[in-house]
Amino acid sequence: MSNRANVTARRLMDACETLLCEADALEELTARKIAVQAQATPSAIAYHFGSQEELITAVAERVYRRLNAERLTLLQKAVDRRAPKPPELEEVIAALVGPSIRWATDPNSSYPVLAHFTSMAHTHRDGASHYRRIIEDVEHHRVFIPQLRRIAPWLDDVEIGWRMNCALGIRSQVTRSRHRTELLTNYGMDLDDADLVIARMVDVIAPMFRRGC
Amino acid sequence: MSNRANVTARRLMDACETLLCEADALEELTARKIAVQAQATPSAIAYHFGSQEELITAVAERVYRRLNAERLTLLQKAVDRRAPKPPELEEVIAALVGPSIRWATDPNSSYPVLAHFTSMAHTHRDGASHYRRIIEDVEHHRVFIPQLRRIAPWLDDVEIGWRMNCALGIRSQVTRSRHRTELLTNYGMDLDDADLVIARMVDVIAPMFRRGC
DNA sequence: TGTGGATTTCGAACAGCATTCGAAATCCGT
DNA sequence: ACGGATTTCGAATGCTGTTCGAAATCCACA
Repeated sequence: MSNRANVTARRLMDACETLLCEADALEELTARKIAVQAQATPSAIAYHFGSQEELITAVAERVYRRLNAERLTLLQKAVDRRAPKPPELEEVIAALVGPSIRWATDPNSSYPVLAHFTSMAHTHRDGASHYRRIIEDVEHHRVFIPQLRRIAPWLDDVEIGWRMNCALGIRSQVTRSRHRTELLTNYGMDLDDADLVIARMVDVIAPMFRRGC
Repeated sequence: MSNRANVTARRLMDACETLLCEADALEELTARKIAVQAQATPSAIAYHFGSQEELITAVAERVYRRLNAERLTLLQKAVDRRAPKPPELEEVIAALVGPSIRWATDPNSSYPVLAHFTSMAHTHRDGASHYRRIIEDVEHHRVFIPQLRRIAPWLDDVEIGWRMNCALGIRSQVTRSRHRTELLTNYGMDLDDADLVIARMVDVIAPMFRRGC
């Protein structure tokens, strides 16, 4: 693999990411449009990635890694701040949901890539299920479990995991069903105010990990 | 519109529903397959529904109505049981999430239709957004709000709506991200046991509507 | 600096898709 | 039994992602 290959592959990924961010729906993204934007031909996609699907997967993985890193950094900060005591529950939850909320409200972020990617995984069937591995990537979420156990030692791993799963559900509801959220709250919350939304989410999620609820 | 038209249109809808339930991914569903299954031609879809998209939308709406009816029946029962006192919080929540959970675990239900439909709404762009109206259908969820307000009168409509939105997020997480749920709980919960899952969800959601949490 | 093999790019061709449209067939009130 | 409206059909259209062999480019080595 020479130098030229790398630059084309990256150009294709950049073009794909840009178009994914601009697109309202996945069907707007065609191999030919990606190729034009990247100053290449559709064949280049097949050559470098095997298929358009795998190109999108690669792009999503790249974006996903950035988001994960942000989450883990926040978690680490929360842990360090109180070490050796357990971290603040509120901070851990904010680390879990904050980056997604912030990305989703930031018009310049690449969050649409992830939104489109998850929907692609549901429409396109892939036996090997490349993306299942990414969408349902639970590995990097696991690091939250031991910290939450320190905070709520009376809950076992299953209980912690179940509550985290619920928290993730709330997270994706707010990020992916924005309009529904607006309607249900009667437009009474400013969903563009990320900090406010995060605080509200913490209000709801934190009690799950407190005693006596 | 004669009699023949009705039977063909319904045959197309039935075929579409059947195939949607059997399909693992939306891309497996083609206009030709629907036509064959319904003993018709692809043109019939365009004639009766305008497009394949609108056919799927019609089918989804039909299924969605059945699910909604089930929800509302359960809510009514919960209300009647305690009338004129406010209904039991647990029963209201079970009415909100129960039917979806039960459908999602029942292999003979038409739940896959709804799963595929929501993903279609994200991939296909439609200016008029026929399906937004269905997916984000919040109207029939609104009837839960006054009941929840009776149970938690110290919460205003915005607070109630926000918590309901969170509950819906948990609901769709469990129904749509089954594998992720399995992984996070370390396979420690029997997700095929609908009643158990519903009870666990009530455990998590109910405190949102209780004082002092 | 020139050459040969590997790497990368390209463009034409292919199969599949949803949809369109005019003609044929069918229905149904008269 | 007729005739207008409704419904069905089949071929054609333009789009899609992908394939493939040939052309072009690169790069190590002489």
